[in-house]
Amino acid sequence: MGERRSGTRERIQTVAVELFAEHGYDKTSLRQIAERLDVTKAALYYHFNTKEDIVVSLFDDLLAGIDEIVTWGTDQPQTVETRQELLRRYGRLTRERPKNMMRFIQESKTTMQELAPGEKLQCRFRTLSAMLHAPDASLAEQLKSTLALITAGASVFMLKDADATDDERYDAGLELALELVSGEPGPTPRKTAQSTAR
Amino acid sequence: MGERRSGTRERIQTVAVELFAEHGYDKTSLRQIAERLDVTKAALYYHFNTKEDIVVSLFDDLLAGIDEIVTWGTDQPQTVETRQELLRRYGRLTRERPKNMMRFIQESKTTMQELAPGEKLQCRFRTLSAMLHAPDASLAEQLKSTLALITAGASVFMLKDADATDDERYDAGLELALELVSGEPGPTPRKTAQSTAR
DNA sequence: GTCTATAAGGTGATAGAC
DNA sequence: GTCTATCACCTTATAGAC
Repeated sequence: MGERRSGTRERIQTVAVELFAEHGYDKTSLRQIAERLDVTKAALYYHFNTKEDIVVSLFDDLLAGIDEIVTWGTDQPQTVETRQELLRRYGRLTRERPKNMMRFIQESKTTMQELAPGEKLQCRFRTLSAMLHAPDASLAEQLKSTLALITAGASVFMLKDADATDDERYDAGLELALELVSGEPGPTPRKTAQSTAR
Repeated sequence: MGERRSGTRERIQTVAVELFAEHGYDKTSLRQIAERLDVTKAALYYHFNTKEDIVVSLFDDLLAGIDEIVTWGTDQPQTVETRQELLRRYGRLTRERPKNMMRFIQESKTTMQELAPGEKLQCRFRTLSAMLHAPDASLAEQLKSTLALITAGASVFMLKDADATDDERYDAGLELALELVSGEPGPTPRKTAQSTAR
């Protein structure tokens, strides 16, 4: 909406998400961001009031996209098809973002928890995850939903040492995600885990 | 191995892993650790030479346990049963550690990557993951292996908002993990994800 | 929009007394 | 084993010139 400046703001966001994903939010200083952009720290403060504002701007973007998906899903019948479509839309959403955005989010949960919109994001993840199973679902099904969401959004870098293109990684993740919410009983593992309590 | 001091070293480790899991490694200062133990920062330096040494001591402990599992698995036939037993042993290993240890590791990958033994740990994870599928496995199977490992070790806090005991969470995770490496074709999702390349 | 200069504060770490 | 006191360093953030 109306971004016709020199584009420095966007360049800051791009560089920031790269560094955040690589070194984490805390270990990335404004000095590093500024240096990579070949400007001074002070210049960053013209575009963002605080360091936190940078990461917030990144989250807000994703947040809006997820909200849209949740809103769509709320009006749909609670079927396997709806759930699979939710995963497809979520996968597409993550794929449209800068490549390291999801990696940053997935691998920096502790950082996110302490940021206001990060908490909001995690809340949406829970909402979305809950939409992938029945309200009275078993623990196993709840777990499958959570894994499906992670897989749909993060398979690209979960398979990063595999010999494949990003598209192939993405497709493999989405396919597994769809399978996880398909509600099939699975191979019914023959009496496996008895509670090895401690 | 001969830990008959006042136990302060162990108390430091316990408190540290709690704080690291909650706020992340970087955002946890030695001051915070010292305050919760009711000692001064300087006292910590008697037990650990650096802040990094604290986290390293935690990693090393896990590392030894994983090495043991890998060694065992190397001598076994590459069957589904072996893979399931690998997951059971890995699950048991994570369960024996302080409760927040796996959460810390899972949610602070970026921190780990920059620490020497953290990198070693991630290397073992890759090794273990590779032992859960055939050398020529498809992308889908590789992804299932990775997810199985994550599920076996982290289901307890992935389901933390579910209404269940930790034992139940753990069992659900292990069961799903076993299922993921059982090699069944799954519900063969009817032509789902076509490459939505960008 | 970007700069220089600087403030204010927290950090990991060390020296040396007890 | 733990303390007080202190160090050098780096951080986020601001003020004001250009």
